[in-house]
Amino acid sequence: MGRSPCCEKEHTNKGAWSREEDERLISYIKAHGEGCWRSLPTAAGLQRCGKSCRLRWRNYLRPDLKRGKFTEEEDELIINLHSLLGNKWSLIATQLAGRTDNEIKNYWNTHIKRKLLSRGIDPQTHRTLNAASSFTPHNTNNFQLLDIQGSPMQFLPNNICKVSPIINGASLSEESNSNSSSVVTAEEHVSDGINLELSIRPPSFG
DNA sequence: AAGCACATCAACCGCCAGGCG
DNA sequence: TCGCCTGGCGGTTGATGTGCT
Repeated sequence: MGRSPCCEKEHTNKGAWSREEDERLISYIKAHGEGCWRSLPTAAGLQRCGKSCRLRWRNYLRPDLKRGKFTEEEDELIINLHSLLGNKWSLIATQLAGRTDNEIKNYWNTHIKRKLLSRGIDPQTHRTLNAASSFTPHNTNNFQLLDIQGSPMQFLPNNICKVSPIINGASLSEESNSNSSSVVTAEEHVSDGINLELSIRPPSFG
């Protein structure tokens, strides 16, 4: 007795999506919105499971996707965010407008890992390979911690704070929509084994 | 030109968390 | 409170493309 399948596998297509399938999915979502992914394939006349439809839409068909090569700034942003968040690809993706978690994950595994290794940096720990004990986060000066209103550094209840990366001196959250912020907890960092010895300190009140 | 190795990335799988009855 | 259902996530796979010999 295993898990119940997410859909009737014997009646669903797998593998690459055809142009016709893409068009069906796009036109359905344009007309009805995303709604319930489980029932969407039947309603849209697709022989795919809901998960597959969701993935296809989120990663490739959404109109707001950027596609194309990652810029050097995006590279550095991903590295910085990864040093803070670890393999939280969906969180990282919220900071890169038009990029998907899957795209960033692939890019990390194929490009950035090698890039960091060539710099002598361990991609997982972000520590220098020959001096594992000395943690030196990348470009810490490119980050500031903002509260939910965007004010510099204010700890919230339960040690929650908002991490907002900065590119060329401008907060990214100014350029992107309200979904661009991410919330992380100090506890999450510790559980991920990420050293929190960043230049982060609560503001001195009074 | 053919064969091989490596790189890339779309898609799948299984697990988990949250919502809801 | 419990169990089911669904959406979402991260890890992994495999098909395809590209470069090298």
